[in-house]
Amino acid sequence: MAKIETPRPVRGTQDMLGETADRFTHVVETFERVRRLYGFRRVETPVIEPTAVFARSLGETTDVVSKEMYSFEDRGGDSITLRPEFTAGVCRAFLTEGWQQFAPLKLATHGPLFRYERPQKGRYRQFHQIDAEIIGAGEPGADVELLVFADQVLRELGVSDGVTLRLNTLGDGGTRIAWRSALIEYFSDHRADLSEDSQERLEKNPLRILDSKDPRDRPIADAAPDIDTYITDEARDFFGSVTEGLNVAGVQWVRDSRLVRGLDYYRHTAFEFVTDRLGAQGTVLGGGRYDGLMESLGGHPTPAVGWAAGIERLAMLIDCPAAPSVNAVLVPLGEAAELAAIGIIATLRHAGISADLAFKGNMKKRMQKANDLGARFAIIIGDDELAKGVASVKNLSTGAQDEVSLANLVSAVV
RNA sequence: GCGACCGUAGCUCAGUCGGUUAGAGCGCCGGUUUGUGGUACCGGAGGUCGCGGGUUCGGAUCCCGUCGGUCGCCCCA
Repeated sequence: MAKIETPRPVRGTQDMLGETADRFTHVVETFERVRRLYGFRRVETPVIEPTAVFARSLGETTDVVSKEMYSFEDRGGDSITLRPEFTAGVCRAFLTEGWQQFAPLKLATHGPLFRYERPQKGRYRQFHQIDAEIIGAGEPGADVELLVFADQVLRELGVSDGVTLRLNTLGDGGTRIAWRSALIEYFSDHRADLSEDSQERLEKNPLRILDSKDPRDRPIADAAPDIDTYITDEARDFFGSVTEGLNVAGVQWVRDSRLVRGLDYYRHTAFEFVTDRLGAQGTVLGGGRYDGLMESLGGHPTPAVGWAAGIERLAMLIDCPAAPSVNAVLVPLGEAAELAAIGIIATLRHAGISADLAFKGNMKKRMQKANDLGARFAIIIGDDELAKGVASVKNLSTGAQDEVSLANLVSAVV
């Protein structure tokens, strides 16, 4: 008989167990806790969307749309795409579910996203993000609220020390157009001195030359026209209000006038929380204002701001969370005790006490199991204990052991 | 799409100027101790050396190809 080959996991996906999974969970639980503090409502949207949701909103020419989407035709012939980001899907839901009636809306979500890319450190084909959006609020206070929230999430995760908030404004629509054409003109004059990559960027995405890593581009990019020259008074005031709010809230930030975001829909505030501890993937959390996005999905003009952060990247930065443990592990000895243990463990769990059962091997094995599970107490039940209606409760950190009547068991192992 | 490095036990890795039967630590199973974990000691199981071809008396080791992984470029969380 031919040997059956075990199928391999899909490239760029991960299976998590133990510390990796604990880290991941800790990030999600911290996010969930903090978003409640800020009154962000949990929202769930589909992992799959019509391809048009992303093709229209992200900008047809961005790499994400042109070559990184997981798209397929379903049995009905419709083009479906696994979401490569949250924002577009959340906006689609805002429009199709009539959530305008709840605006302004503070929303939070998290889950898997998919991008067809070469995997490397902190980059996966299936990756996960936490995400926050404020939809229907055009005031700079919304940007502040969102950024203070982001700052507290990072703070509570204990990663804020090595992480810097870099902040910029892309101005309003008019600003962006004027600045963009000034940049194109400037870079075209220096075309011959630019790297090959940046000469290509000049055609497709000139703003991206600003944050090029190529040393040949740096002097040219650093001397490029500044957005501040083209920014309208309104946009400047808007940015001023945002930074003022951050200062009052005690959020540290630095201006980075070279920071641009990859996706076309950003206006006004753009920001990234950046670290140098993740190799080539420095951005830990990024986002900005996307006032034009709703219209590109056929909705009324609706101002909105949002951010997203890679859970895997955060999980790599945080200190190792404490290993999970249980209050008590039952160690039954003999058939009668094993049956009785089923009832006892049910009572403990109903009382809110985490408990597990060591059901295999001799007593040594079972005690070992209790130890491996990180139990605070081992509850030993043999024929002697059963006859007396008690259990031997051993404190596994001190080694002390006492007989406790079954009726008092719950309070003995809290 | 491009480039570099790496594939040896369940895991982390040693072994490679080509040469008996491929090793260690951890983990797993059993024992010292048939009602007592964490530390210790003894024993055991577990390997197509990623796969295919080539050179050679002889390949885990050298060469070519291929698949997989990692990191970087592009792009991006």
